[in-house]
Formats: sequence, C-alpha cells, structure tokens
Amino acid sequence: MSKRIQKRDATLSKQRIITHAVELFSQKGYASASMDELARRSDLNKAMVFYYFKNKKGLYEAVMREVLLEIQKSILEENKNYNTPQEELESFIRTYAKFAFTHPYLPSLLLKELSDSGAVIHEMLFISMRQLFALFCDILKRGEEKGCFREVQPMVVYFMVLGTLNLMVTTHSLRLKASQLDDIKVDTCANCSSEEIAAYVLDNIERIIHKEISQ
Amino acid sequence: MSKRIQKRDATLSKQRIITHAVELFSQKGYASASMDELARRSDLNKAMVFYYFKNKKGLYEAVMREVLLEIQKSILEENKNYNTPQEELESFIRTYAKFAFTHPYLPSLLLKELSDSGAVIHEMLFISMRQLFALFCDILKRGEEKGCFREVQPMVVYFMVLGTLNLMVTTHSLRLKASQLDDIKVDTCANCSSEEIAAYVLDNIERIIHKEISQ
DNA sequence: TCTATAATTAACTAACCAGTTAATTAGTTA
DNA sequence: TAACTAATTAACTGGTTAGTTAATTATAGA
Repeated sequence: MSKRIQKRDATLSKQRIITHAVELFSQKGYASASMDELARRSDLNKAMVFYYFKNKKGLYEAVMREVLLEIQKSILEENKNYNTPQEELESFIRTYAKFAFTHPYLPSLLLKELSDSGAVIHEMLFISMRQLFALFCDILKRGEEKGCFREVQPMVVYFMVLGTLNLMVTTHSLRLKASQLDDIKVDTCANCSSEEIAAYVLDNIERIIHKEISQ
Repeated sequence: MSKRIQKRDATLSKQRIITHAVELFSQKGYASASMDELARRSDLNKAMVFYYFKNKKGLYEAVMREVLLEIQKSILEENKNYNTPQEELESFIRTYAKFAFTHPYLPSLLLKELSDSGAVIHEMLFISMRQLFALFCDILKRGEEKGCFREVQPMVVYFMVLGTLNLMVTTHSLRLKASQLDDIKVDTCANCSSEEIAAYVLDNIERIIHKEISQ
C-alpha cells in the first residue's frame, strides 16, 4: 500500500518487474509464481505487469531471455581472452561455474525448464541454449583437429559439465543437511567452494577428453 | 461420466490413482497437476483421491516413494549379481540408465525436485536418494581400497552420472528437434539408444576414476 | 498553458483449485 | 435378511488465480 515515492520511469518499472520476477520464478517455478505476489514484491500495481509484458508467459520469456543472454555474454566475453582449445574449455567451465554459483537462479530456472523438455518456453530457451552448446562443440572440434582432444560425444560431455554444476548449485542446502546427519557417513561436498567444484569438474572433464593423460 | 464397470476394489482404485498421478506429476509438475484432472484421467471421483491420500502433498509423497523405491530395488537387485567394484559400478550406471529411459517419469520427477532443493518433499526423497548415493560411495571406496580406482569426490562423480543420464532423458524431444534444424550443425545425440548413451557415460566415468588408463 | 500520450491505479471478473460434506451404494458378516 | 462398514458419489465452499477495464494521474512537447 506504500505510495510510490519515485517519479514515473517506464524502463525502471520494467526492470523492477524483471528483477523480482527472476527471483520469484526461480524460487517457486512458473506455475506457483503468482502475479499478485510479484506486484507486491516489486511494489507496483499488478496491472503494470500485464501492461509491460502482455501476460505471464510473456514475462517468463523476458525473464529467461535476460538470464540466458547474461550467461551467454559472460562466457563469450571471457572466451575472447584465450586462444587455445584447452584454455577456452577451462574458461568455459570456470566462467559457467562462477556465474551459476553467484546467480543461483540460473541453475534453478534452467533445470526446471530442462526437466520438462522446455515446457513453457521451447523456442527461445532453445535457441540461446543451442548457441552456447555450439560454442562448446566448436572448442571440442578445434581441440580435436589440433590433436590434443580425443573424439567425444559433445552432447554427453556438455551435460556432464552443465548438469553437474547446476545440480551442485541447486542441491547445496540439501547437501549441507545431509552432511550434518550422521546415520550414514557420506561426503556430500557440502563445504566445497565454487572454485573447488569448478576445478574438480574441470579436472574430470580433462581426463575424459585429453589424449595424453598425465597420471 | 462413464459409470464404473468394475466391482469395488480399494487397492485397485488406489493403484489407479497412483499410476495416473505418476504420469500427471511428471508431465505437469506438482503445482500444475490438478486433482480434478487426475480424477478424470483415473476415471474415479475426485473425493477418492482425498479419501485415500488425505491431501495433494500426501499423494505426491506416495508417488515419489513408489518411484524411488522402484529404482532403488532395481539397482540393489542387479548389484547382487556382481562382486568387483568395477562390475558393480558398471551395473549401477547401466541399470539406472535402462530404468530412466524406460520410465522417463523418474528423471522428470527427480530433476523437478532437485531443481528446488527438494521443494515439496525434502525428508523422504532425501532418505531414499541418500541410500542410493551411499551405495555408489561404497562401490567407489572399495574400488579405492582394492587399488583399482583413484580417489575422487563422490558427490561430483555421482551427479556426473545421474545429472547427465537424467538430462539425456528429459531433453530427448528437444535434442531431436535441434538435430532437424540446420542453421547450426551440432550433434545432439538425438538418435543414440539408451544403451549407447549408458555405454558412453560409463566409458567417461571410467576414464575419471580408473588408475591405469588404457589408451 | 493547453494537449496528447504514457504510466499508473483500484476494482472487477470468470475460471480454477484443493479440500469438505453428507448422502448413497455395494460387500461382508452375523 | 438385517446390520454394519468400506467404497463411492454429486454438489458444494472459500480462496486464489491470470487477466481486464475504465478512470486517473503525471509528463513532455507545441
């Protein structure tokens, strides 16, 4: 009920909605995210959501576009700093890991979508995801041509990277809880830092794709 | 509206509900699964759902229990036939893959839960998941002690297996679609069989954990 | 200062949803 | 067959949801 203090500012209002929507969708999922609650969180009238994004699906697509473009940008930009396939691969994995751990809504939103073959937004997610995958494939191919990587099934290796990193993020609280119980003693990597996890995933992937193995 | 033909049979009705609920929850997710639709699909009165399972969450827990016990049983039973860590690991991966591909609701339900740190059913999923993970850890540990596996971070390797296999199942239709487009040529493993994928994941995991690498 | 337009609002609707209730039917047993 | 119980039903409720509408503000340009 708090009266708006700020002046009118379309782009700012729009951004407020997106920002809170990213959080809300990643916390509750598409179906359980309520537009009433979003309006409350954003401290804006609900009609504004529909004024700017037409409907819930439109908002969700805008959210996914934002998030996917952001990670894509990070990886592509970081990639420029390297020029051997090995370095590029390392950069890809480290950058994704860093982003995923500092922006945990990304793994949450991504896994929610992928657990349902792109239930809500097939088309767009799809294109953006494919571009990232295409870069990954390109790195692998150039590594192969250079003779430093062996031939692998890129899709499987890609999911080994993304699937693992995403799950390590989304299960963080679950793994912490598991480590505190002591009926079964298992190491759930509960206190590993994102850098440790990234380094570990990277090491494993290198063992999979490198031709000469330094044991 | 079709009048029930069958005689009254409590266990059968209950099983009808579970069976259709597994399908519905895996297709739509917890929030979007409607009890009205479930009743329609099961060809039973909606009140029966609440008569047998108290509420929606109770039904969901019953569904997850059913599904998790089923996969657990498969893996444990198959495991009995082997007695070296290498064979056991191979059996674990192959059995999970086979089950996941023939019962695609499992990856869908699992990823939905894990994308949200066990949003709906923390406790139970948790215990069942941990038992499976404990078996995996045990296999790795015995392999280590025998000197045939190197020391690894079990949680990460576990997610490399489950995460990858689950994603390969849930994204199947998406990968098929991607392979049919030809703006970017990428191999999405669209026509790989479940055995091929299992073999490929297994091969990669072996490269990660085996001490002597047969190049 | 007038005016056109963009941004914002409160109040509303129609559909849907989980869950309840009270009555009814079919099997079972004494 | 009478009486008891378990299974089943139709009809309902209260709350929530996405989306709409028509009126109202603020702002910028002429």
